[in-house]
Parts: sequence; C-alpha cells; structure tokens
Amino acid sequence: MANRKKEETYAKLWELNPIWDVLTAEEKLLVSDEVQVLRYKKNAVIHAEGDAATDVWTLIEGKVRIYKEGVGQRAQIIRLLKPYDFFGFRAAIAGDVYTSNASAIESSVAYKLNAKTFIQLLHQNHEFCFQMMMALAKDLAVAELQTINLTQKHIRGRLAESLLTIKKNYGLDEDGCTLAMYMSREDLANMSNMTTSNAIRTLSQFAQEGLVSVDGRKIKLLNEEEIKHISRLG
Amino acid sequence: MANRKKEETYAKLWELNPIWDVLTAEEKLLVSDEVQVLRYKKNAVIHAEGDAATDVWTLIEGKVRIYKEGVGQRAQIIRLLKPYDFFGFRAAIAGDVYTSNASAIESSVAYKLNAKTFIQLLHQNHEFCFQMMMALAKDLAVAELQTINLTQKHIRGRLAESLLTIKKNYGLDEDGCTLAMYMSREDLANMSNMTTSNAIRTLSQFAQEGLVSVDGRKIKLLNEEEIKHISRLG
DNA sequence: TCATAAATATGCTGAAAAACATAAAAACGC
DNA sequence: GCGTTTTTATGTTTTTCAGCATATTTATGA
Repeated sequence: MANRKKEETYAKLWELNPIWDVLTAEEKLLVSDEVQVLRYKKNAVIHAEGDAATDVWTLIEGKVRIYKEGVGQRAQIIRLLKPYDFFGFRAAIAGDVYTSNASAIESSVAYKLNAKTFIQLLHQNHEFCFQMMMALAKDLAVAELQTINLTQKHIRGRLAESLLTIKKNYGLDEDGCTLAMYMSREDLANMSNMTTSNAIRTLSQFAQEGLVSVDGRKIKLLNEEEIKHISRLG
Repeated sequence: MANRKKEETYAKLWELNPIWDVLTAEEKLLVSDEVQVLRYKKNAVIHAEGDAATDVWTLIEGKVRIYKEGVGQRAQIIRLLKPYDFFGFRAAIAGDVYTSNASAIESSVAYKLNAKTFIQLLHQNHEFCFQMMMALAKDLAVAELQTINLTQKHIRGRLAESLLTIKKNYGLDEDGCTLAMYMSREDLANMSNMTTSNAIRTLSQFAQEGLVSVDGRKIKLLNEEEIKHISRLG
C-alpha cells in the first residue's frame, strides 16, 4: 500500500474510457468502491492462460502484451495494449478461464475490477452490455483478419504488417517517423509469427533497402508506402 | 414462391435455437412477421466479404462454410455451420460490412432476418443482448485459438485438427466412426491452411498409417487417440 | 451414353523459413 | 567498472511446404 498511489490520484475509469461512461451514478459509485490500482513491473504476468477469470483490467500507464502460448511454448502476441485499453473481459463474459496471457512490456499501472461486479453491471445496465457486445464484435473481426495475415503472408509481409500495426496502435514520436514503441526483436517476432532470428534478419533487410532505419529498438519508418505495399502483397 | 416452403412448414426460430427464446411474445410475433425462408443451391453465395450487413441468418437445413479470401484469392474457412446455427450477426452488430463470405456446401435452407430488426431486438431486449454478447465472447476464443492452430502446427497437425473439428461439429454416422460430413479435399485444405495437393497427400498418408480409412469423401477415424496426439504435438 | 469437366492421386523441384551455430554488442547486476 | 547475461547480428544447414506437371478416377451435363 505504501508505494501504491491511491485510486484518487488517477482519473476515474469513465474519464479514461468512454465505455464506462454509460454507467449510472450509482453504478459508478460501486465501481469506484471496488476498483483497485495495481502496479506491474516489467515482464510481470497480469493474468495467465487457464486461470479462472476473476478480474478485468483497464490499463492506466505503460504497455501490455496479450499473448497465447502454443506448440513448444512458442508465444503468439494477439494484441498490444496502451493506456485506457480494457482487457480480460472476454473470459469474464464467457464465464471461462483466461484463454491468453497478459504481461507488462514495461512497468505499468492498471485498474483491476473483480469479474463478479463487472458481470453484475452487464446484467443491470443494458447500454453497458450493448457497448461490450459491440467491442467484442469488433475484436472478433480483428482476430479473424489476423488469422489470414499470419497464415497467408510471407515473412516480409508479416513483419511489414506488424510495423504498421504498431504505428496504428502507439503512433509516432515527435519526429513524425519513429515508432513510439521500442519493442524487442523477440516481441516483434512473436507478433509476426516468425523466429527471433528471422525478425532480426528481415528488419535488417528492410533497413538495407531503405524502408526503415534502425537504431537499437528505435525504428523509423522511412518509406511507409512501400511498407504498406509489402504488407498487402503478402 | 411456388417451390419455396412457407415459413410455417419449418419450426419457429426459437424452437430451433434457444438464443431466440428469450424474446417476448410480442417480439416473437415481430420476428415471425419479418423472417423469410430462403433456399440456396450448392455453392451459392449467401453473403460476401465487403457487402453491407443487411441481414442475419439461421441455417435450417444443409451445411454452410464461412470463409475469408486472402492473398491471391486463397480461401481460409473460418467456421462450418450446421442446422440451427446463427450467422451474419457479427457484422450486423458492429455496424460493419461482412468481413467474411458465406456459401452453401450443399443445398441449404435458412431463415433470413433483416439486420435492422435484429439490432432493434438487441436494443429493446436486454437478455437477448446478453446472450449475443456471450456468443461473441465464445466465438472470439475460438478465433484466437484457431490462429495458433493454423500458424504453429505443421501440416499433419493441422489436418488432424480439422478432422477432429469436423467430428465435433457434425458428429459421426451410425457406424460410429465415419465423419458425418463428406467434404471435398479442397474444402479440407481451405480449413487447414494448406494446398489441395497437400490435403490429398497428407490424408493418404494418414490412411497408409491406419489412422483413417478413406472411401472417396467418406472418412473413417480409425485411431482417434493418435489423431489427437498428432493434432496436439503440432 | 459419351464427351467434358472436375476432383483425386502422386512425383519432382525449388523457395521459404526454421533450426542451429557462433560472434559481437548492449544491458544489467553487483 | 567489470563480469555476466541478454539481445542483436549473421552465416550455414535442414526441413517443410508450395508450385508445377501429369495421370487417373469420378462426377456432370447435353
């Protein structure tokens, strides 16, 4: 408790993500009462595949990866989260265990709400339920598209796709071309369904071709049109 | 109209799929009034990727494939439908275009309901909305698992997986081992993310190894334990 | 019923990507 | 500041699978 900021020092949930704003004053009070602020160190696991879904989270600070482990512990990153993203709700809604892992890419802070309260809100607030349904419908489209991207595109196409996804999700630094997310080659590989060696090799190739420039983990997009082209072509 | 059975000759929607049973008497009347019975010939397209989502369907008779087309028109089957399955709702809910194609594997019959009415029902019936949200949450877990299966497993693992999926979805014939779905090698390939040649070849190998026996499109599972093992191992 | 098309079967070749190996550079802990 | 670990880089080998070619069998339609 000592080195945890109290909830009051962060904005309220409904100020961070509009999905919570459909709650009534009374429901917001309940959430305020129940929600906890948690801090996660770099690489700390927030929830693990197979655990009963007891909580849902909203990321406040930091970056989080959602990933599944498949054949031989090989990880596949499903989604990257940025502040105010909401996660863990799929399992809570389905009354399932978590079917993916969440871990902090960098040291992060999140609101944690217990799943029971979340489900109660879904039951009693129609608009909240409707919003959540829409969010799932959109996530499903993304997941299905992801399957095609990862299975049908070649290595270069998959890496190009990942670079564009990172840009879309986290944006660029002030210089207007450096990805505002410094990710390890291993994470890049786990996003793009390839080995770490191949992520390193292919990124080097992109750099040699002048598509990007690389300085450690800082990646500048130099020729976005061509990167898009490689991503489309597969 | 002449060779279309009228709706009355089929069971009501809520008798076919419990998801519709949460509707009020009045809402059921509305649905009865709006719903249309449509017949689709083998390989007829029911909805296509990119079309505005104007309708949702419930399959009454037959079998339907849901698939996406990726790089170079290569098809990936996302889901196989059996009677009473509900489809097209993801796009309707997200207010999106359809992000996949639906076509009849064999000649099929379906109830079609316009998306406007469907959305109206979601807005006015909280329980219906809740059910739909749960359905989406479950579909999302399946889609994410599918990504891992298709990207990380080798050809044999993917084909084994598909055989088990078909069994789970359509069951077995009276003999207790023949898959109750006679699918072309091409469809099998499009399910399993491989070329038709490789689906044919790999299925032949399975037959040589005594895992299955093949008679045209009839596939008998002879050693399900080993098939499961191959599917798990990748 | 026969001609034609479609589906299945099988072999061969080459491209793509994983696996493995090794080294250099960077980050980290003490 | 220095040793240790982790990450990045790059070369080599091997495996997997797509692509192509060619029969053969099975379905389809006039």
